[in-house]
Amino acid sequence: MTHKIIDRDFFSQPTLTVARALLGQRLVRMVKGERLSGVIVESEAYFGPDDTANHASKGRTARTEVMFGPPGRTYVYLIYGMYYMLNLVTEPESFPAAVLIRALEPVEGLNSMRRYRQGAKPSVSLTNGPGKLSQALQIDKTLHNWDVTFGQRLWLEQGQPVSDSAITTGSRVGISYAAPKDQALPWRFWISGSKFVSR
DNA sequence: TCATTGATGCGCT
DNA sequence: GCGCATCAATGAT
Repeated sequence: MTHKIIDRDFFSQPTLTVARALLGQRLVRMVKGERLSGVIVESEAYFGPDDTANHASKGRTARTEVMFGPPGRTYVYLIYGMYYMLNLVTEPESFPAAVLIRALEPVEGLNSMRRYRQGAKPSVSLTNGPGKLSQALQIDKTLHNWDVTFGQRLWLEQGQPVSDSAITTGSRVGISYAAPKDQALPWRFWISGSKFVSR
């Protein structure tokens, strides 16, 4: 059974729409000929130059350049010297926005994920956080600015739609540096009751 | 609660 | 250029 690869039109929708719509979709990573995949269960939106939680709010730099580019590309960066964060760029060119993938329900390649996530035993802890899922799926700087609509190395496939009534919203995590009004925005989304969301 | 870890960006020479 | 504070997190304690 084949799944449709999610195309650029999907990422061209408004950022908050994309952040919601990503829940239930499958993130697929090909490593050494093996499919590693999981269903997205948690996301966060980072929207525009006025969102002080958005890295791009401080202006256009080498690091944030990709967010000013076309939708459907990855923004991957290193945080705390050891963890990679995977974001998917949204909105038309020159408007900086992206959605952070925060957690997956692992589906394919769990044994390999366990190997890449040295020390993680229960499968619930393989991908229940943005740093963890990057480790499990071997996502690093080499996948920065990658077009996920090609269907190679890293892409998304259509999964089961998740209705709005099955989605919970909340404030975003780890943005204490942002303005209070931005910290309070309900721009974090997760599938209600999923065991695989971050803690 | 705390140590880890290195790229990034800012403020200065 | 150079030094320094900061960080879309995690795991151990």
